[in-house]
Amino acid sequence: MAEIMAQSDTVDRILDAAEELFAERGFSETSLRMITSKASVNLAAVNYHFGSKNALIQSVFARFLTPFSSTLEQAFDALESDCDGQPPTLEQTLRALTESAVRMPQRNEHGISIFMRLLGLAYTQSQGHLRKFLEQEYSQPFGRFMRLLKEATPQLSAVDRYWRIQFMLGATAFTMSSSDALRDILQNKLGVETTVQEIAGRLVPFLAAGMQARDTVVMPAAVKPSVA
Amino acid sequence: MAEIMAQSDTVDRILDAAEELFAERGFSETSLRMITSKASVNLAAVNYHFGSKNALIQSVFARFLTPFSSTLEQAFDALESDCDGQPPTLEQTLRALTESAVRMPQRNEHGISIFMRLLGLAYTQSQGHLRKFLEQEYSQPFGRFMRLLKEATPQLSAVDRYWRIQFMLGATAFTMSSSDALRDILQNKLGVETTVQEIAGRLVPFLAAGMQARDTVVMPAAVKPSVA
DNA sequence: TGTACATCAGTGAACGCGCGTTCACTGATGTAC
DNA sequence: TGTACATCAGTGAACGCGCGTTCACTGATGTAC
Repeated sequence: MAEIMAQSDTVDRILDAAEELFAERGFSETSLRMITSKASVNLAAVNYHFGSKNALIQSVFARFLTPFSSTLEQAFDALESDCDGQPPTLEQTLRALTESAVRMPQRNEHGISIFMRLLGLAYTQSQGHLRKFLEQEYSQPFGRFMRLLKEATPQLSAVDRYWRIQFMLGATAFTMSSSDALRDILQNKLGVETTVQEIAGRLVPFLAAGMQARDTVVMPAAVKPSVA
Repeated sequence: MAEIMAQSDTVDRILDAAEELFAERGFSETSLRMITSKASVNLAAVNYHFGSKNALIQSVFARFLTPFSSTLEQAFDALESDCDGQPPTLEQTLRALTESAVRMPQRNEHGISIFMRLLGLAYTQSQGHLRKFLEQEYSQPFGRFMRLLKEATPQLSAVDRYWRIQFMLGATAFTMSSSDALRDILQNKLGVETTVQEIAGRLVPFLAAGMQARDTVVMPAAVKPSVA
């Protein structure tokens, strides 16, 4: 299997170029010809080393998700042993997640932005093969994160928690998937520099407050309420 | 100009099919051949009536955004005259927005889902022409909404408000853009039926709480803090 | 009222293009005997 | 040590395909005189 053998320079160059272009433009809007010419590599090399474009997409994710998920597991281990017995708070859990992301060894200065943007795209673009791949490969840290969220919000009903987790995911994935553009706008309009770390720092209190909002679901007036 | 003349049946059939397919699969993943065959219409009819695929995408948005933005303006008018003088609260503003969306006359039962999902995609897929079009055509209600948000959160700094608005947008666009899928999952896992109205009802308190969270930005430990 | 012409919605077939993928091939390196 | 063969990374060119778009055309309807 070419993709698990000792890395040739070509393989890494392809992964670097693909990662950057996917983050910039999305998956189906990025062609193999763009990738291979950015990587200064023969067009056929992608199929030679990865087998297909879809497999390349998965490899791009695997390259940063595999180390990330083990970093994350360690952070969760540390968190749970610190709290010995009682469950970590919501803020602690969220912060373990964002700090694991931020602390990851980065290939370059844009590492985290690209990482975040790819995660956002993965959720947002309808790449069936990718969703399946991620669910198969990274179900363990994901499930553990969900369990911690559940223990940190015992006051919520299962349905409330489900929706609010979606809201959190949405705010995170969306913000991160366009964080470069948003940072640029902010710099132009308000003359403020922003780091990904700061964005994460702003996001956590927003999410924690939303997650723990007092529930005041009121049906809109014009709609007949469905019996819960 | 074909696109503003009395509607032929063909034009509506194309718009209906395009709307549904775009919502299902995204813009670049939907071909004109899919649209025209779903609409039972000749392939060349799209370019005949709309001029190009991009113009069709914009027309799909215009068809629901134009009535929506006038509904929304009316809702804001009513809100501001109710509050005479003092600014509406954050919850009131958000609810005016969601209720305007929910109350829109719908072409069919999935109307709102499609509407929401398209809005999510518009933000999420990198369609430069679409962003420009929306900014040009609907800058007024958007700007008014932003002004109301600002007046409802005078305690926030401009930078905080900016980011939290992004978080709100993200949670909303993301959730709505996949709301059908999320509803299905919820029904299968917990056996619960959900309407778009209920999702909106759950989203508003989450957003309001997040928007008004006490600010506790703390830099992650491993990173040198940038002087604000 | 009848004829000539203009307008317009809609059509069928083709266009050129960029796409992901394939394939026969090269040339360097390693291995067996 | 020398020769024959196998393995492998990488290449250049082509493949078939689906794409958005174009174009000459049809046929129905409206308008002028």
